[in-house]
Amino acid sequence: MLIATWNVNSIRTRLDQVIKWMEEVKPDLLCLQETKVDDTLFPKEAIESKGFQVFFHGQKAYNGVALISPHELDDVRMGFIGELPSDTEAIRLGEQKRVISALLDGIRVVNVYVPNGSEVGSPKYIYKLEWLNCLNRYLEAPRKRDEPICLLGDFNIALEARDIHNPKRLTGGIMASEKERLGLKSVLGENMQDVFRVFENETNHWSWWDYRSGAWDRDSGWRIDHIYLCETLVMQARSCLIHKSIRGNQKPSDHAPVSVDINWPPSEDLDYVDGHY
DNA sequence: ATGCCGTATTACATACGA
Repeated sequence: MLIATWNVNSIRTRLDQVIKWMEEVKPDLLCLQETKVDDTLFPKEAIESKGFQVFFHGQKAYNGVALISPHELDDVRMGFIGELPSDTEAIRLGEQKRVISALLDGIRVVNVYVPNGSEVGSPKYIYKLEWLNCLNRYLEAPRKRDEPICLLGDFNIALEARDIHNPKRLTGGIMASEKERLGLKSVLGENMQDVFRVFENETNHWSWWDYRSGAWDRDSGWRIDHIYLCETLVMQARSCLIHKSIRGNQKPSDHAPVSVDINWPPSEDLDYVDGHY
């Protein structure tokens, strides 16, 4: 089972690259962020004509998330109020289209685009912390249903120094502040693990390179696109890859795709090594 | 090194991203 995440920074601009990547890599599910288009204008037919299912939850100009799969997806849920009681907070934080989830072969895949946060202490930063708190509440529902959870997307947070090209300069700032990190850790709890770190301990693995300042040419990036797996799934993980070469495309997104290969449904023939099969 | 990039918008300059 191959599940992937990719912040495409506009689905309409990146449509050909997305279809090409689906056909070459053949993921069972691709989760997109920053589709940047209202649902009425989403390029649904172009994707369906290639033999894929597509579900989207978007808005004009900003944000927007989508799911693309060659398989049937079950129980697709859009936004926070797909899972949360429709209280004032869930409605307010659901105005920006940043969450979509579905069941894929029994796995609850939750695709998120965490707010950017602008600047530490700014109103957008407060919003980011509130949003993470709401995500935490949101995840209680699939947990209560005992669904194995795969939480993935663009988190706009680097949890550790090794996830930043220049930790001395950037730690404490936006995407690397204590409150953001605590907010995300609280969402993850004891059970969810960053599957990339199951297989790779070194720094210099990035998923986002700023368009500005020649960040790609200097390989100055951040690892802010993550795949978190519950204990049941992480035990079956075979590999987790950052598809770095995609950032070198003509007219690239500023993010590269990240994928995880999971032995799912689990087979019995794997050796248990180092905390995973 | 808060930006010189890229995307979107009742666009031809501005907001936003991270």
